[in-house]
Amino acid sequence: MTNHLDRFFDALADPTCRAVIERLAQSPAPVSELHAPHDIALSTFLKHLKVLEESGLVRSEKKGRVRTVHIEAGPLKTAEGWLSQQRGLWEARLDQLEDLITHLNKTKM
Amino acid sequence: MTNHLDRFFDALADPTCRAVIERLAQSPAPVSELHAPHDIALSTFLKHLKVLEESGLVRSEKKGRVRTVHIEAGPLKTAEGWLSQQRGLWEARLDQLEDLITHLNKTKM
DNA sequence: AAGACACTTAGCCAGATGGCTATCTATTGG
DNA sequence: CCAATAGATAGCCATCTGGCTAAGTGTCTT
Repeated sequence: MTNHLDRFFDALADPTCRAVIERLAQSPAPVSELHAPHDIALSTFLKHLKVLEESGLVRSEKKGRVRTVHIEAGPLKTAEGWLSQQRGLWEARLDQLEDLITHLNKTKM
Repeated sequence: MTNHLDRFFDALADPTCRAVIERLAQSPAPVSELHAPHDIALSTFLKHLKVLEESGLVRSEKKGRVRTVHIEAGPLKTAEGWLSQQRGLWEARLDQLEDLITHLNKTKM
């Protein structure tokens, strides 16, 4: 089982891909519009899009000669969930430590 | 400006690094203990650790011959925040669409 | 003082990644 | 039906990545 998180985070690590996600968070858009603000060849841009789509963060349909791309909220939630969980564990532990120290101080007095 | 998110997500994209984070969410640990469960050379493992540390997701101090590594909650929160924001925008938009459709249906009847 | 331990550094290699140009296919507007 | 548009595909590079072995440094433990 190749973890999905691998591909999610891998896609998100690329600034171009993140910019696409940010744009798509506003509304779906055709490939050419997504490409416009990026100063790279279309073919290069398509590779990024492919990575995004294969990661599942994004989906697209072609109608006529236009391919329209839209965000997929589920995977974003998955990635967010993982982060939240790790941070939660760590912060809970810090709180425990703090409590322990407070307790020790009280006892000492 | 090289975005910090680049390095956060890049680190998190590697399963080895994610496993380290998961371990460190429980408690800080020395390098050798972090390395133990991974079936790769120590030198290779150290490269991953370096990526993690340069990303800021993790910090470490050396005392005697042991280097102890611990998680840094702030960056995790940053990454989580970015994801949450994008997802929020997208979901808000879906809700608006839904409302619009509901409204149109009502009007039609 | 010697050996074990816990890293650390250097250097090699194969494959993945991100960029390019050039060429191709399929739709659509006039 | 022709030209322009929108995207797809192929192939070439340079660099980055993740793996290895081998050898080095500094710190215990006995």
